[in-house]
Amino acid sequence: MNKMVTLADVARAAGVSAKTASRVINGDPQVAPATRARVEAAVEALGYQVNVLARSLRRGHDNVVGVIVESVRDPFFSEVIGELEQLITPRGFTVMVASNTRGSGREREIVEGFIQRSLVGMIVTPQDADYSFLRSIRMPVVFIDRRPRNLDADVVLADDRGATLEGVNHLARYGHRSIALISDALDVQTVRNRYEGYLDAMREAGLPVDPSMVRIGCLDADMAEKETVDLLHLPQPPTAILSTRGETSQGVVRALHRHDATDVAVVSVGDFALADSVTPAITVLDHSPTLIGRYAAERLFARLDGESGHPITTTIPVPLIARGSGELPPRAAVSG
Amino acid sequence: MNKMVTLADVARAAGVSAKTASRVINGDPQVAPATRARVEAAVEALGYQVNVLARSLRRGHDNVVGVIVESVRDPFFSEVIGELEQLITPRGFTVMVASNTRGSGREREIVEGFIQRSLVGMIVTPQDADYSFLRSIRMPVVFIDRRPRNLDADVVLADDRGATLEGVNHLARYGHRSIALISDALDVQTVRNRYEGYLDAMREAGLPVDPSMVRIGCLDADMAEKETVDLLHLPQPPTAILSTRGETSQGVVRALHRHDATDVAVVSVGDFALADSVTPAITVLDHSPTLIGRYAAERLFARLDGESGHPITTTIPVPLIARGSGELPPRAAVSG
DNA sequence: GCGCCCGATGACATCGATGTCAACGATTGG
DNA sequence: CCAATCGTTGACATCGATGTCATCGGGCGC
Repeated sequence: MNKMVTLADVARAAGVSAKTASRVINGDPQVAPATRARVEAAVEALGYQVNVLARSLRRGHDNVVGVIVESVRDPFFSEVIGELEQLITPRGFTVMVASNTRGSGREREIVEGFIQRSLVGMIVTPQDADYSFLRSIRMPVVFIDRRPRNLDADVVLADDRGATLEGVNHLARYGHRSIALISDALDVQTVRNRYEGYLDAMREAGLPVDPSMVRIGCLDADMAEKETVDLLHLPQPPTAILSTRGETSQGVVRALHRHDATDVAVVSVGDFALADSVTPAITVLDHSPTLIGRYAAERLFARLDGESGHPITTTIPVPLIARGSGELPPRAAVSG
Repeated sequence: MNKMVTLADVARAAGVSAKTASRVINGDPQVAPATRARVEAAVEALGYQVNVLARSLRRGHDNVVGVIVESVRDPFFSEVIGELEQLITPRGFTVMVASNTRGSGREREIVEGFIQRSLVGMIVTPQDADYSFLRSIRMPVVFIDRRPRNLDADVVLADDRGATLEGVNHLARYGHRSIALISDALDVQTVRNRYEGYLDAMREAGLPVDPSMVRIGCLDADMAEKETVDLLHLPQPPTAILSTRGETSQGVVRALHRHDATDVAVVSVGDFALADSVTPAITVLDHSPTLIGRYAAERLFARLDGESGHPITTTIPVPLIARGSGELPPRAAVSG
């Protein structure tokens, strides 16, 4: 019954042209006070609401920022989104989200879907897709967490290799020689870098890399839990575990608690809820989602404000926060 | 340089009218195979991308579902969003999110902003705003977690009062008489209901409600932690704590661990990460975000598919999951 | 052989807001 | 007293895709 009220309706009610009504809506100062008041009264009376679609079509762009993450459910990414939203909203933009689930194969489809919406900009967590199709795009796009394949663009990254490197060093410093790795699947670049950091650090520390100690492919907490249990059942279990993601670390912690093996040292790349409340509290390499969001927004705004130079890579620090679990002595030392 | 390629460009390149090109894009069967092929070739050659804004303007609605939650960062809500996205995307809709931060006063503004975008539907976590302005809206709106003020609409709720009621009963069954409440602020209806459940259950169990045991207004984990510490320092500390939200429960747990008071029984309304891994594991009343998301999507789809009856309230169950912390005997019994 | 119907296609209007440009009355400077 | 200027305002075209309706050629039934 209440058909959409258009600007033309408002104009008619106020006895002016649509253009003038438009001026009032947009706060154009070039309108006589009396006219303005009449239009405003009409807007109020009719309950007029702008049609953003029409406006955006005319303007050529929609005041929306697209955010593509691996999974909205992952607390890491939901924190990124939260930070982005907090910074983006005050600029008058809305956030559109999409999860690019691992291996869905819909990566390009999702990105193109966003492009078709004439967004003002995008923040993307790339997976393995070929991004060369974005070569000549005009819309600013900032990549986070990983580099896009075949595209030179703004990226905000953590020092992944350095993180695991420091993790191993830290554990080695406390006497550990048998350090297991619980890792995500290697098809993600970030994961590969962390894996390399682990290998390099082990080599540099002169520690042997036992293949049975390296558990690749733990996609979630449950899989990490299973692998950890498996590690504990080895004839020679590891004395320390380095987990490369907050989510997998939760699985590791759960396994250790259920099997009374909390004397195994743990270092997690990525903080997570209650990491500081379990016993012992978990030592983490703080791969901060907040910082990633903040810097990504900064890059995006710079481009929106007209910055035009070469693509920039922002690398965020990954400080180690010692809480106890990473400073445990090796088990053998305890029993010996 | 690469100006936007329009349907007219494609049509020109294929030697047909814009309308025919449009038909091909939309899979209209009324197109001769040869013509279709020519148009598809032109689309490919020019790298044409539909302009969704124009399409949506013409169609009168945009294939986007708006989701408004209290905070994207809250794992509870990010799980809701994740579930919604998973169900909504296969229908060809995209998700637009907004956080309606407590007390921001921007509630109506956010909702109206979404309305102006001609969305196909909305899922809203209402706060205290007066929602009567949505009386005559045509777009389907489903409210979650709380009822909107002054509006009769589809709502998906948990049995909040029943949850805390059961929580208190559970603790009382294990012998607790001094049960503290760590609660969010009472300006949220959900919270009020949980508060009432606590009061009613205490009364029914014949337990006195000591005002110093009731801590209202814990907005986040930190505040809950502080209040918990304060409770522990009372001359007569509680032997059990009922926390009304996953997030506040994390603060409670942290406080108990830091103050070696893990013999205080805990029941949390709302599950949270690692609740099952701390020692003792936390007994929860599983206020499931996944279910809320699922039922909300179901409601929305029903309305989109033309269902037109009276507003429906869906109440989801809040089962108790005993994990240990809620089954501890009262401290006094231990020491006495 | 004539008229009807159907598949295929296009011309044109339309969705609602806004950019462009011109018009108009009033004021001001010379 | 005329022209230049300024503040207001509106007519019209436009953004890009699509709904409506008409057209056109040909196959088919009688």
